Amino acid sequence: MSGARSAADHAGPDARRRAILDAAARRFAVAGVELTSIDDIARSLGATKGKIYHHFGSKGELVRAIRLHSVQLTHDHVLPAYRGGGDPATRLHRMAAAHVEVMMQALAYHRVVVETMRAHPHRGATQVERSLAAQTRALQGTYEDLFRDVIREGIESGVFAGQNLSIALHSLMMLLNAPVYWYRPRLGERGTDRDAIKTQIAAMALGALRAAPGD
Amino acid sequence: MSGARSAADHAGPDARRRAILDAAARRFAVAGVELTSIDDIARSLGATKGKIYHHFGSKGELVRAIRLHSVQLTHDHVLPAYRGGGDPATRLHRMAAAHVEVMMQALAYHRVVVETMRAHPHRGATQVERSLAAQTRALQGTYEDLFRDVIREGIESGVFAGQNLSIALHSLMMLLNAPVYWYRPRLGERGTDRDAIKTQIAAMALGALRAAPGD
Amino acid sequence: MSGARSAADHAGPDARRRAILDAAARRFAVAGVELTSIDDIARSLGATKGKIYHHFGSKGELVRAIRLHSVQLTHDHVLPAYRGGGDPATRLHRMAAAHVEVMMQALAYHRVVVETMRAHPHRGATQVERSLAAQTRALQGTYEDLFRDVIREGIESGVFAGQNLSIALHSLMMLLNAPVYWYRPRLGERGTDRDAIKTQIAAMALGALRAAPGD
Amino acid sequence: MSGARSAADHAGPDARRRAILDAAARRFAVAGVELTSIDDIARSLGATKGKIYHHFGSKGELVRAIRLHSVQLTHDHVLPAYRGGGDPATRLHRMAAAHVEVMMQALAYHRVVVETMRAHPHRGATQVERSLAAQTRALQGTYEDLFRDVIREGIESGVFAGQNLSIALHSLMMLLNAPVYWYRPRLGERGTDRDAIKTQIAAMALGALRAAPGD
DNA sequence: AATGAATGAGTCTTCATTCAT
DNA sequence: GATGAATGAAGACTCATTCAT
Repeated sequence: MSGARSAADHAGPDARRRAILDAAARRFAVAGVELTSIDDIARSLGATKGKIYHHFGSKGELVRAIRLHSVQLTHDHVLPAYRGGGDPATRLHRMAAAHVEVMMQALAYHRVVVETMRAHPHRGATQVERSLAAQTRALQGTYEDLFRDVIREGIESGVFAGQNLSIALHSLMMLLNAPVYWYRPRLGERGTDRDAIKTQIAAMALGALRAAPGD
Repeated sequence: MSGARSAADHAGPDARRRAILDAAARRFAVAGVELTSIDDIARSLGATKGKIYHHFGSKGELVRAIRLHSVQLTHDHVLPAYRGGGDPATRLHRMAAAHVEVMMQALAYHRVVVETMRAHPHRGATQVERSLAAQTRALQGTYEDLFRDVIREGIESGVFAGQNLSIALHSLMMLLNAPVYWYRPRLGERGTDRDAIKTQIAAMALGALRAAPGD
Repeated sequence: MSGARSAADHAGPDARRRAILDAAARRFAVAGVELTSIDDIARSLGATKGKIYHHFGSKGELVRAIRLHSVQLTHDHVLPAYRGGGDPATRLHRMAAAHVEVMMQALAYHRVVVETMRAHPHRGATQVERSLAAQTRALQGTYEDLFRDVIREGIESGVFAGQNLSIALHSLMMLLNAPVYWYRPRLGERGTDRDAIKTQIAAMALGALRAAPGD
Repeated sequence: MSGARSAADHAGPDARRRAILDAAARRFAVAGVELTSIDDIARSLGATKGKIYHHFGSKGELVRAIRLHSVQLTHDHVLPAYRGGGDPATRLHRMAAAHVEVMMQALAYHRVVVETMRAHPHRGATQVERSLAAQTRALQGTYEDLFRDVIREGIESGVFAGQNLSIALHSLMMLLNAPVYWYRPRLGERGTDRDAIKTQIAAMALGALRAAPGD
């Protein structure tokens, strides 16, 4: 195992960083961030922790890089649906489906995100860590604004029920994130199962927004 | 500091256990389970570690007792709405509102639950810990069955859209749990804000179940 | 203190392990296993806990490694006398002398053995600990069989008195181990004192086996 | 179990002290002194530790009281054989047999003695503990002198081989203590087994002393 | 670029002991 | 006499991090 070199080792520093990030996300997702040691990650890479510290300054940096990557993936995957035309309901349906889809695609990364949603001591974070966190926060804001926009537009046009925008947004995001908590890909499956999941959840999302509080 | 005795100290061992559990839940909710040391909890009680270990065998036992308490609270609070009459939509609306309500009431306890949703190594758990976990699992199952029942009934009677029951249940629970992640009581507020939140989320829940996947 | 490196540090990992084992045996022998903390051992090495834990997984592993080493030393030192020819009395005399000799040579290791003769909870032992214990048990069995063989042969040939073999073996081992309890090398001495001790005890061992119970 | 009161509770403080001492010796013998907590002992008495601390000032006092009791028992049991007439060989045989006998009778107490043979930090001992230790040391000295006397007499009269008295005494005591390490009473047995053991070991003791070092 | 060794701060946990009742 | 509660010191162990090679 040690001595063997994976494809990533021949593909430059970026690919190496990415391989480390993948391994870390996987371990974090399985065992939890706190219970995963740098040694665990190194072992799952067939290497020692020196390798990891060569590319990432700290465990916190690893976590924050995973978070940023998760948000980037999600944003990039959903943006086309936002930009595509159509009425608010149609756009939101497409965005929701895309969100659910990417949740299932990069499950490990998103698991880390939901696990580390709280608990971010700014104190003690390095410069790099703060920078990553700031980028993540900014992009996360941008991302949520996509949904906020469409919801607002839908409310204004009467497609969605009049309601508190903040509560609606929070609830929607949680509904769309739900698969991160329970979805576990089966060995045989790939396409159909995921399609059914994303279709149903997108429909539920639409239904949730259409309902009036005083219903 | 020592020598001072709080009200709980005069009310028997159960009240003392409960006071410890409350303090632990509060600290865990604020800083995260892993980042909270037993000493932190003791300090917030104006006592020392020993007091806690006198009543709970381990940190894991504390966490599991909090989880069980959370599920019990929730179950007890929602059961009347399940038992009350009405068509499936009405009952589910009441159940959802009750669930959201109890989330906000015992916020700290539920925060611990969602944080520790994963990562429960059966290995290394003590007998007491396993017993608490088993009770929690059982009651959690019973609780979810309440919702499952009503959803199924609603689907059969045509009030809810035909859909995958499991996905619907998972999504619904996540939607109802959402406030645990973002709700933070403001000092002035109490009644109206919470009412608005639970009403809106309950409405969204209903809307989500009414929507057909092929919509 | 840090920065200084002893000879062992230049001689590879085995020598380093051995240096730690020596230090541990010495501390254990002086103060007792339970009263010796890992920090004590580290301090006597001019290092910190971490060094020890880098090479040994736990305190129990340290103890068991010392036990195994002790038995190996003893077995290796006595085996030639067993294999050498002669009548049972002669062989047993040589074996006894060799045993007493090695007791005094590696006093610290053997002290640990006699102290930890009992009290080995299998429960809670790590895999490595169990493996070390199993090896020790096996080698200890092999070792005692050397004596058992010679005693039996001696009884059969009439050189030794007819007696219960098990009691005889137990008693003999205890007699030969006795110096571990009371022997304490004096600074000036080396050769003659030890010779006298081993000669006298070997003679007593022979005498003990020759005596008939009904004498 | 709790609430029940044993016979000892009705028989005055001495009997109560003795019951505690018995329980402590038993627990210490089974699990080792360090691994036995005061709570363990209390539990085996069907009481709580308050009871123990009512009668003994500390755990160390408990251990030292057990040691003293062990030596007293042994001394009292062997003294008649010392005082009884006969040639040195006869007396020593009787003394040895008596010693082995009492070892098996009060096994738990003697186990504690051999376990705590070392490791007696004078520092930190209370007044009572030091007093108990001093009495034990004195009585132990007196006791060993009984054997020393007889051995010397035997050597002078030519019954025993000329040899180093100190080595002989040490070795003899160890030989006679051996059953403490390995003897474990079987449920059915009592008389015959023990008789065989004490007879054989006494014979071996005699044989050991008769043998000349230059043999 | 990567490794093995070492550090040291931080945590859980145990348990002898004290004390109010 | 005895109990339950609480204390606090001590110790094993983990693990992120640093560093020489």
